[in-house]
Amino acid sequence: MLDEAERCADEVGLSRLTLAALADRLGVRQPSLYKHIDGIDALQRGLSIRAKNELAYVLARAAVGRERGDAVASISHAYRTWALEHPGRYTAAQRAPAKGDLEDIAASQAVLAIATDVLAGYQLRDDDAIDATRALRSTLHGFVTLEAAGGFGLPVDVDRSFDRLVRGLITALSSWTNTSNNDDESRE
Amino acid sequence: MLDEAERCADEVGLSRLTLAALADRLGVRQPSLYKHIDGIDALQRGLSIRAKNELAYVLARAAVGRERGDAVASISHAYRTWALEHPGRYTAAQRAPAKGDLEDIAASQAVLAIATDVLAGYQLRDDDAIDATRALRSTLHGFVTLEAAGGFGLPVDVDRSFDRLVRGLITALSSWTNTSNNDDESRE
DNA sequence: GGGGGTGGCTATTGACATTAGCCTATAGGC
DNA sequence: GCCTATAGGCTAATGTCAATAGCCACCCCC
Repeated sequence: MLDEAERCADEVGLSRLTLAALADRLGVRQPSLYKHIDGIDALQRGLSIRAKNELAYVLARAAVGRERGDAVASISHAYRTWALEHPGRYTAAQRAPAKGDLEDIAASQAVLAIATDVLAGYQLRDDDAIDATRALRSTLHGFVTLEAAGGFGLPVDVDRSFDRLVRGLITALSSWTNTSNNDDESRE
Repeated sequence: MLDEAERCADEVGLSRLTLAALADRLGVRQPSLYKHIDGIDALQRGLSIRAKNELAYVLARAAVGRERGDAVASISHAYRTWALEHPGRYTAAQRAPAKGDLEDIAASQAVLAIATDVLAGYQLRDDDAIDATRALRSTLHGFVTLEAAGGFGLPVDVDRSFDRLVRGLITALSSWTNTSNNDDESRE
C-alpha cells in the first residue's frame, strides 16, 4: 500500500495524494484503507520515513570511496537526481518528525548523518560543523525545491546552474573556518 | 479582505487558511466571500502577488546604497527576517505564476530583479549571471524554508549559521567566474 | 466445524469549496 | 422624491474528502 502511495505521490504530487484516489488505484473503497493505515497523517508519516531512509541510502552510496569536494559533489548530484525523480517522496521527506516520534527522528538523522560524515573530511569542529551541515542542506534543498516548483523560468541550462552552485559550495567549504569574519573582494 | 487573509495565513500557516476560517474572522458567512474573490485559488494568487511585491520592496530597501558583498549580506538578512516574520506570505510568494498570468509574472520578476541588480556589481555575463542569481535564490530559500519548517533540530544558534552561510555565498560569488571548472583543496 | 483474525463493505458524519438563487440597502439618474 | 442597478450579504444545496461505526465473508488453524 505504501508502495502505491509512493507512486501516486510521485505522479500527482504529495498534496494531491488523497485517500480516495489511493483507494481507487488499489481497487478498493476508501474506508477499507483504514484497515491498513491509521488515517492520512499516518500515511504521510510512513511515506516520510521511507523517503528519508531511501534518500539516506542513495546519498550514502554516492559518497562511498570519496571525500571532501569529491564527496560533496557526488552526494549533491545524487540528491538532486533522486529528488527530481521522486518529487512526491522528496516532499514527504521534508516533513519534520513529531516530538518523540523516535522512528521518524531516526530516519531524519540518517540523512543528516551522511552530510555530517561527508563534512568530517573538512575537519570542522563543533558549531562550525553544524553551520556547514546546515549550509549544505540549505543549498541543496533550496535549489531542488525551486527547480521542482518551476521557479526557474528561464530555459537556461539548469544542470549547469546546479553544477556551479555545488562548486561554489565546495569553494566555501574549503575555506569555511576562514570565513568566520571576513568580507568579499578577493578578486578585482 | 486580503489583509485579513494575510494575517490569518501568517498566524496559522497558508495551508490552513481556509475560506471558512476567513469568513469566520470577518464575521460573515462563507459563501459571501465569493462576492469579493473568485474562490480559493484566486485568493492564493492574490496573496502571492502581494507577497512578492512586498518582499521585492523590502529587499530593494535593504539594498540601497550598498554593493557587492555588502548588498548581498543586507538583502539576505532582510529576506530571512521578512520570511520569518510573515511565514504565510512567504509560503504564498513561492507559488509559481500560471502561464500567461502577467500580473503574477511581473510580481515574480520584481523579486528576481533585485537579485539581478545586486549581482550586477559582480560583472557577471549571460549565463554566469543567471547561475549566480539561481545560487543566491536557492541558498536563501533553502535556509529559510528549512528553518521555518523546524528542520534545524539542534539548539545551536541559527542566526550564526545563517551568517556563515551568507558569508560563504559571498565568498563563492567573489570568485564566481573562477569556479567554472575547478575543484576544492585550497587549504591543508 | 468452530473461532478469531484479516480485510473487505455500506452508511453516516463533518469540514470545506462551490454554485444557485434570494433579499436589502443605497447611490445616482430622472 | 421615486426607480432601478448594483454591491454585498444570506440560505440552501451539491460534491469531495477524511473519518468512524458497524456488518460480513473468508480462511487458517486447531
